[in-house]
Amino acid sequence: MPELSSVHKKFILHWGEMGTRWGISRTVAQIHALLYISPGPLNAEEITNTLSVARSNVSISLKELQSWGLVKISHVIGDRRDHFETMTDVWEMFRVVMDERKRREVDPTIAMLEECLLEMEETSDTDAHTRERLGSLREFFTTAHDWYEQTSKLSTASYRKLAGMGGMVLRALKLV
Amino acid sequence: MPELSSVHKKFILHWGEMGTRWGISRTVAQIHALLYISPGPLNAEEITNTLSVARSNVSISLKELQSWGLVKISHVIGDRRDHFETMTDVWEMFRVVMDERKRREVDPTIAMLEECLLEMEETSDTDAHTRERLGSLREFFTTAHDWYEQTSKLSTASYRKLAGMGGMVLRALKLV
DNA sequence: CTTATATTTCAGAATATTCTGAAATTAAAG
DNA sequence: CTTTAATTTCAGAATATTCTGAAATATAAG
Repeated sequence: MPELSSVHKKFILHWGEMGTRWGISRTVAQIHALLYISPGPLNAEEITNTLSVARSNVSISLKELQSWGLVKISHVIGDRRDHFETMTDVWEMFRVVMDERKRREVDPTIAMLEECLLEMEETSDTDAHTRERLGSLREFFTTAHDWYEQTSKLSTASYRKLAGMGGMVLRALKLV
Repeated sequence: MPELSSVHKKFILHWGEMGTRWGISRTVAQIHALLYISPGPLNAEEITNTLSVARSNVSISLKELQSWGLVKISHVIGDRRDHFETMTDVWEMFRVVMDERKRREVDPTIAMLEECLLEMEETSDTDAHTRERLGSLREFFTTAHDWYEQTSKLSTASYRKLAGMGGMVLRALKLV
């Protein structure tokens, strides 16, 4: 990736903006986009030059991407610098992001709801309305959680198959 | 909601924090949480007092929630003030958020990818690698889009049924 | 061990976002 | 039409986040 084409730029800038809308910093998302379209692993300096951001920003952002499981370090023979790459299978990429968001946000939310419901039991809280609302939310989250447990383990091939059958499955199950 | 119990507070604060992680302002998410557990519609002043934020902040946040389709204005006889309420069906709530995010983020991303691919065709770009990567992303997004079109229209009852059958469906389809 | 290269850390600057308070606007009641 | 209540707007303040640049640390080569 010595020089970015206009298409490369368009893609990287768009991905960066999307990141900010989902609570991910612009640079983190841009680096991810760059690695995704790069034909091979890149070192930190190449990323710095290509995106025109500070070296330190790249360092921290790469750590962030690694903590998400989206980026791995690789090495090139005869070069002691770290190189970085991301997966190319988009379904896998999506799954990794979902797993991490589940771990960081959904699981703690279920835990919070359970704490709330437990506290209401223990204090013999008479507020049936609140109990009902928090219970519904918990039911939704745990159902989604279970469903995700089942489907997230599918291979890319199975996912494609299932997605392609969409409507048919629903009709077969008499849900439509 | 004259006074918030400790459970109410815990829930509202947590929901507010989750909002910030998904690109939604804390106050917007907190108001949503408050309306969700409120036994009836609330007016702006009640929200202001309960959450201790500026009246103007409440006004703007309520507009934001309405733009998402999550909050509707309602009226109470003998009171000229606007009152606000949110849906109580969690699956419906989730669907509304997904619809809006699709419209705001997924659709523009698909459009961007198509523009990129078109531009590459038109300029006879020889970069097969980039073409392949952007193509994979588009395929993923359009498949997800189609799948969502099918399933998002399900009623709450059907969704429950489908979710409950999770593993069985997959086994029947020989995907596991 | 010394030197050169690579990487990380972190305080503060730059930027972006959210929130407030006062003023302006809108709309119902009298 | 006038008064009063309700709501919105918006400039600037407060806050939070992201980013930079310089210094510190780590690691490999010689």
